[in-house]
Amino acid sequence: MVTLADVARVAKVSTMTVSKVLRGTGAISEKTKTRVFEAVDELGYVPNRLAGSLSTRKSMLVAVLIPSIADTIYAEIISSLHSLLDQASLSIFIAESQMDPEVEERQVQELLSLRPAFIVRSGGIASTRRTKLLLKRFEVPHIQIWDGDDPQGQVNVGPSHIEAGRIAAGHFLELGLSKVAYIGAETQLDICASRRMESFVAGMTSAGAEVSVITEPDVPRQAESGELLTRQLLENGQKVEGIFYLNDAMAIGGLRVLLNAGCRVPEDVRVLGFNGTSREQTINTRLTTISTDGRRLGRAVAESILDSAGGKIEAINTLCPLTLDLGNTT
Amino acid sequence: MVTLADVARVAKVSTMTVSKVLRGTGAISEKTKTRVFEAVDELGYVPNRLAGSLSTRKSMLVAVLIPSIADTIYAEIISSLHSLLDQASLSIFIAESQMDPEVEERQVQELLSLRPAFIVRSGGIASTRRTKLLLKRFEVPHIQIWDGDDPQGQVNVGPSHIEAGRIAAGHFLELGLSKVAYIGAETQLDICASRRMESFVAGMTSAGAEVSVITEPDVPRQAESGELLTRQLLENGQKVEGIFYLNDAMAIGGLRVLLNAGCRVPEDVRVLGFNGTSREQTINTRLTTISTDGRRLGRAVAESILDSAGGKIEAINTLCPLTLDLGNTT
DNA sequence: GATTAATGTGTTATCGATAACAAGTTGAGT
DNA sequence: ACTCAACTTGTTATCGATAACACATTAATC
Repeated sequence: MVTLADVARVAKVSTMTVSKVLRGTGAISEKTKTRVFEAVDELGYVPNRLAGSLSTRKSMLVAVLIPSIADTIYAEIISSLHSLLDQASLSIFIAESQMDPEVEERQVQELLSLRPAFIVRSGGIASTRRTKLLLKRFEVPHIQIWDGDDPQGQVNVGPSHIEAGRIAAGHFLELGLSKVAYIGAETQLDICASRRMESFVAGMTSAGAEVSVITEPDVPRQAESGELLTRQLLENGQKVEGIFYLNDAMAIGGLRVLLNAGCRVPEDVRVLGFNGTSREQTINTRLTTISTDGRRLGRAVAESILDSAGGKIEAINTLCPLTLDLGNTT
Repeated sequence: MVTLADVARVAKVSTMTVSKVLRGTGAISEKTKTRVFEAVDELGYVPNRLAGSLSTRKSMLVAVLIPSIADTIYAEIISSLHSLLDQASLSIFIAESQMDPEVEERQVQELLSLRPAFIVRSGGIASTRRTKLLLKRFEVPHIQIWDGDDPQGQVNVGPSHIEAGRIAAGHFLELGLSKVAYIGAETQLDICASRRMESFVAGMTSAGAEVSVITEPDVPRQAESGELLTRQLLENGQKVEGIFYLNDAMAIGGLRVLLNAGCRVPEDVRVLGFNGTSREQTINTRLTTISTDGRRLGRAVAESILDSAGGKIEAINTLCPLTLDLGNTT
């Protein structure tokens, strides 16, 4: 493995000089500069950032902890975040908490063991006491995303799920619906989803409407679960005029079941999703959904990081806008 | 920041003893073990893996370089990879090459500067000479994914795109089509896609069928592009009986245009996608597609890594199976 | 030409861990 | 009591870089 010392030897200077040349610090004559660069080129030297970070006591690493990378909305956020941080030579490493507080605790430890300069973490999960303690003790600038309602972190970027629920209820009420349903998944763990649900229920009931809440503890937030729970709803014989789903994937599963059962959408039942991740995937039936712009969220996070001069980061709460995308299911 | 030395002081032992206790190496009496663990707990100590890696000259990092994290198929692969590597305390950090050889070169340098234990890189891109040189010089076990036809890496895991094209052609020929189209995007950069295209064209023409190839240099591989290019095809006045798209997203865009234009699918035109990423998203019209199992691919990669005793990795070429998922568009 | 101020380059200690080996302690066997 | 082995624990050097400062060299000023 080629090291600074090797480059120094070839360029016939000290390691310190090479270090300065490569980082552009200090005053170095043009002559030695070119000599160093030639040596670097000849040897194919790539600096060891592990060693560098150890020495400077600051890393170029940004830790990202989210429930699941496979979830489109998070993939969008990370992609957007990466493309901006890349310009500042900040590397991203990721971990999945799978919405499990225990898993999250372990992941936080793993992440902290790499001494990241920033930690971007999805809120909306009931973190363990130890997790919170660790995050506090390490004093790593902590950016919480996705949970706009709970500005715990030093920086918080995300949509308000309470507002999302309100938008959903407002929309259904405007359409004059009085008997609706919410279909979700593991409520106790996903605080954001339950906030949407509660705010939706509150909005509807306070206007005199009736809401049945259908959630199954351990179903994944996928189309299949949407199918399952919607089928359950239909079998119960309950007639509802509108269904608000936990996310788009479940709404699409639900739509499939409703259409197959001969329900006309939106004439008989209105369907509303959440996240806006179905935009490009649906064909002739365009799902109505409450959407957040993942790329924009990622950009806001990146900007906070890039603006933070020297590690200290200013605490702000950036509420990401929510949009009601009218498709043809309501 | 708490260090090993702090723990050692509190536990009244040497740093070496603490190190041994935490890594479970060497013989340590139960009494000191508990003393050390208590100190660790009291101080909230988390080992510094940067320092550890520097010392042992081996890192617990796996670098992943893919075209785009937002692309569902890669998100699936990474998610699956992560969940398995996590058990071995291997951390994943990612970079996007955006299918650009220059960007890729820069990213490879960034990644190598963290001295990863493994580098997982998407093939099917025309890497620069320097990129190849760097990868060779560093002797990091290199796992190439996605490009099953070109086993360059030490380990290669992915589907054969030549076979995918053959499957597409075979399917259309079986249906008796004689005038079809391929709709894609930036061909010169995405070698895998062009392999699919070429093999598809070869298969069709050798059976006497006629194929028009529609690709625009700089369009993104999204639904909108599928719409655009399909509209172009229709405006040309060409009558085709089947269209094979670069991926599912583009196929779905295409479907939208075809249905709106009054074409009956599949009666007038058959539509075939690639990747299987539309599985859960489509509603009543289920796209026929040639699919690869991203999670399975990720698992294969993880197994290679975990099996590799002590860093050396055995060179194998794992061809991932392709499945023709019959929907109702053919 | 001597003094001062830039400018350019090198020395030494350190970051937080681990490798390799050294040394102290304990107990069994004789 | 003494030796040897097994078991525990500690010392020193090192990984690859950088910080902080020290020392040369050159140029500028009077």
